[in-house]
Amino acid sequence: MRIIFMGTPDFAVGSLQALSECGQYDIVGVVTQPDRPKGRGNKMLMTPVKEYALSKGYEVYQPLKVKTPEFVQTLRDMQPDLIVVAAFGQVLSQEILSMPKYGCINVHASLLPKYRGAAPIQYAIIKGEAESGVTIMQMDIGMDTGAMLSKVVVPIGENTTMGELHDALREQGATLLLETIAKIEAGTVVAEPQNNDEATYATLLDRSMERIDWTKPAQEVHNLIRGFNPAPSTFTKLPNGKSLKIWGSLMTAKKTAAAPGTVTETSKHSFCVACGDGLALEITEVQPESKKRMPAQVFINGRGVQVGDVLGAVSEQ
RNA sequence: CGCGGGGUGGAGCAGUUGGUAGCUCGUCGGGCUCAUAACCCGAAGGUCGGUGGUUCAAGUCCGCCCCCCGCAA
Repeated sequence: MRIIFMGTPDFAVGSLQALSECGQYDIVGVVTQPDRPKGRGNKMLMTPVKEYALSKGYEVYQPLKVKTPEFVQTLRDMQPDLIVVAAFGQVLSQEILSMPKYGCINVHASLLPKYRGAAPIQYAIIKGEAESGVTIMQMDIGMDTGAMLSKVVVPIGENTTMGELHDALREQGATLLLETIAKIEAGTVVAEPQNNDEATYATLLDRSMERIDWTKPAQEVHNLIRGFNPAPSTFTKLPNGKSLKIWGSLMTAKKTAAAPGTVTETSKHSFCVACGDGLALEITEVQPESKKRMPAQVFINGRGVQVGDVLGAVSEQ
């Protein structure tokens, strides 16, 4: 079977790697987002998918838009039987969707129809879900609206982070992809339409979401912290106006009357911050500006914070 | 040449107008205690990222280099 793979971030590499290593398919092309200047110094960085594809010697294509007539022709010339899409970042046109014999399938990191869209992994945790998973669907013209071909469920623990869930879904999704393609080839796959009434959307993450709002309930703050770890990460403001990334937290049963954002106690291992619902959230790992991430206890050894400090205040600096 | 912040005993930090280095934690030894991650006493451990220079004297001033990080994209 001739397969074109389209994907961009590390999550997609899991699927591409599975296709590559199973050795049963002819990967005739890999399509990924164009290199963009990134990071300090604005150096050009290639996408994780490109990096992997190059290491395997695959043909890599990086169109600004896959929908242009020129690129559609390029795809057509590759004569794909199937196009596999995983976190690609571009929308396909009907022309492309109907090109391969088996159409286009998408590896999506949620249990559809919940969390359609760009950031399903983060949202599942931010919303406090007890489980998520991967759904593979037959793509149609809508945003993650295609009929579902297969699913795998992955539990989310109390303190599961986005990174942990991501890695689990990446592996499970890759396995599921191989199983699903096998069924497609065998003609035994069953397409189940999504119930649009149950659909929810994981919209693009907004920068402003990264700033912790201590007036929210402790559970919500905790979900945000773990849902954004390790990317894009959350932060709050120290009394001196500098920002402090919050990498880890734990729920506690400690009640407090202190104003939201107030440091209610510092202990040997961590410190606690008052949240909007009167519960104190224990902060276990942080990262000051210019520093590497460190356990909260280590942070306290140095400058740290003291009981009574108020975090998150909007300061002028 | 996008903006900016850092590199000081194992870790996190302080170090004033330049005069051979302090704090918290950890480590080791001892003590207290039914016990302890708690407390008390004591000890070990640093060529202050590298390099060149200014100076009687530099962690502290100047030049260059290496490494790390935040922001913006």
